[in-house]
Amino acid sequence: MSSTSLTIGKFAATAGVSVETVRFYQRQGLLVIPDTKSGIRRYGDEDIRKLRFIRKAQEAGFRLSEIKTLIQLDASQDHEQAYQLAVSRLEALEQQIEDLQQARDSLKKLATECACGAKTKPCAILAAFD
Amino acid sequence: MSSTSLTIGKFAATAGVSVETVRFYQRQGLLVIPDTKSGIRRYGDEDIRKLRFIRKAQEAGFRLSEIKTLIQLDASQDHEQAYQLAVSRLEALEQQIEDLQQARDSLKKLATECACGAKTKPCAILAAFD
DNA sequence: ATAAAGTACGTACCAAGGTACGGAGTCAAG
DNA sequence: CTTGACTCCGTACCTTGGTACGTACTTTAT
Repeated sequence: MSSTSLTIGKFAATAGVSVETVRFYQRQGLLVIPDTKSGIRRYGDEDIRKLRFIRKAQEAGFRLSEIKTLIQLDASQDHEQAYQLAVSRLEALEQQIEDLQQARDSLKKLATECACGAKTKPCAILAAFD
Repeated sequence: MSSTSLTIGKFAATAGVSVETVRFYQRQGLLVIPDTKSGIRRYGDEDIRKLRFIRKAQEAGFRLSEIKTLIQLDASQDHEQAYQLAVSRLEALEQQIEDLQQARDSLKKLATECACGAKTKPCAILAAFD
C-alpha cells in the first residue's frame, strides 16, 4: 500500500491552499482533524482526496455549506439529493450570470456614450444617474 | 422653488431603502449628514438625487467605494477619471461573468451526466471530484 | 397632556471565506 | 543540545453591504 503521511503544511500544499485554510475547513466540519500521538497530526491519501474535492466543488460554484452537505451525501451514497443540490446551484449560477450581464450591458452603454473624448460637458457616466 | 424637505424615513423611502441604509451610507461618506436645528435632520432634492445616483450606480455594478469616488469626480467634473473607473469596472464584470460561466458549464456537464435516473453506482457529481 | 410614532446615535452583529497572531510544544539537523 | 522550522490551538481580525438594538429625544395626533 502506498499510504501517504504528511504534516499539515505539505498536506495544504497538495491542494495549493494555506495551513490556515485547512484549519478553517476543519473548524467548518469539512475536514476531520486526524488523531495524533505525539502532538503532530498526519494527513493521508483520503484527506488529500477530500481536500481536492472541496477545491474542485468550489470551482464548480458550490459554497462551503453545500460542499459540507455533498460530503455527507457522498458518505451515504445519496445520488438523488446530490443531483438536486447541483440543480439548485445551477439555477443560482444562471441568475448571478444574468444579473452581472445586465449590469455589464448598462455600464457598457454608458461607457461607449462617454468615449466622447472627454470633451462634452455632461459626462454620460456621471450624468446618467441624475 | 420646489424644494423638498423630508425626514430620514421618507427620504429613504424615495429610493426604496431603509433608514438604516441611509445612515450606513452617511457613515461611509457617501451621503452628507445634513445640519439640524431641533435635532431632526431634513433632506432635500439634492440629497434625493445623490441617493438615487448611489442606487443606480450599484445596479450598474459599482461598489460603494467606487461610487464614493464617482461622487467626488462628479463634484470636480473629472470625466476622464470617471471613464477610467467605468472601464475597469467593466473589465471586472466581464471577468466575473466568465468565471461564473465556466463554473456553470462544468456543473451543467456534471448534472446532465448524473441525470441517469439515480441508478448508476458512481454518481457523476460526487465522483467527479475524486 | 399624554401616548404613539418617528428620529438620533452608538454599538453590536450577520454572512462567507478566509487571514493573522501569539504562545507553547515538537521535530530534524548540525 | 541547541537552533530553526514547523505544528497546535485559541482567538481576533478582515472585507462588503448592510441589519438590529437600546436609549434618549422630538414630533404628531388625540
